[in-house]
Amino acid sequence: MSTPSKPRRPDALTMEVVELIGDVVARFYADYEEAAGEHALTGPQARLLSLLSLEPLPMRKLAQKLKCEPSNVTGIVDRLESRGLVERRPDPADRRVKVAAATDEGCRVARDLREGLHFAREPLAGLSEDERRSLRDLLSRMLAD
Amino acid sequence: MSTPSKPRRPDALTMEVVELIGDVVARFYADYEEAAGEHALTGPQARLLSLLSLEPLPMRKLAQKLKCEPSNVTGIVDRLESRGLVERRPDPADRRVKVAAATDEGCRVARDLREGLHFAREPLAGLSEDERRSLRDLLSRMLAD
DNA sequence: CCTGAATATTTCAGGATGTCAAGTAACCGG
DNA sequence: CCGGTTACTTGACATCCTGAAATATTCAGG
Repeated sequence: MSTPSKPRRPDALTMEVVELIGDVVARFYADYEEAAGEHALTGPQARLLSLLSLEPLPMRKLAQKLKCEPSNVTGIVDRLESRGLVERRPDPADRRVKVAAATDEGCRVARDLREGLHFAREPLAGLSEDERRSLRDLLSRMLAD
Repeated sequence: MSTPSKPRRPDALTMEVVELIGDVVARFYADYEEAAGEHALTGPQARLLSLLSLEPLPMRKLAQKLKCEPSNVTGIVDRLESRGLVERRPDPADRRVKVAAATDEGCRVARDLREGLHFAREPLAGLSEDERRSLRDLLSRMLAD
């Protein structure tokens, strides 16, 4: 069989692409940390705040989205709350639940943060519209499993 | 001034691609952490070990590649060394320098780790060779600036 | 209604990562 | 030999993260 379903040893081209994706990931992460740092935020704080800038979420949901333990979320929200970027609200439907929500200030910082993300936006400008469409389709198919 | 140098609002397509790249980054990172965890390694430990599996490096160079302070590298190498995956060697040319090198065991673990990286390899298998080549070229151009 | 299991959050202990400042050892140019 | 620089380590401290235990609340059954 010329095309095995599970190639143990991937071909050179695949390895090259994996390598490139690794580089993109490193660049993206570094850029994200830097953008966060400009607002005196850590990476995890910035990620949590970005989530909350879309919609308020209970602590449990936050932990699921961030793929970490709920006890960890407590601390991160604590620090953001002490800076007035996030607040805890009671859930009227379930008094066990605390809903974390970004304050106005938090939303503003989250927006600045998004706009401060230069990587992926700048180099993308060097691609034609057709190429960007093509890249979008390829990435979409990679993520759709 | 009210008009910053680049208030450019990127188009919808570009934002979509940025979003997708963010998803890819999240998936890649999660996969990497998981693969590292299977060898009882943390992410930073796995990254450092991977670097050393290519070639031995002095502590200073490691800090540069990992984009962190040298004092931080000390601790990570300490933990890897205490597990026999890495060793410190003196540099005959400069006695201030300590060269960190992966042991045989360390190289073996690094190889296992590379092969345990399922993401980016599996979904890539769903792309044709032409598509993978196209993806490679697009990513290359993104990184080349 | 009461009781016990399950759920949401927090707290605590402990390890890992990261920064920064200070200390030690070694190099190097005069 | 001396003074400045470089490489690494150490120590103090903040953050992130997990896992176990504590608290409060919900919910299902009897």
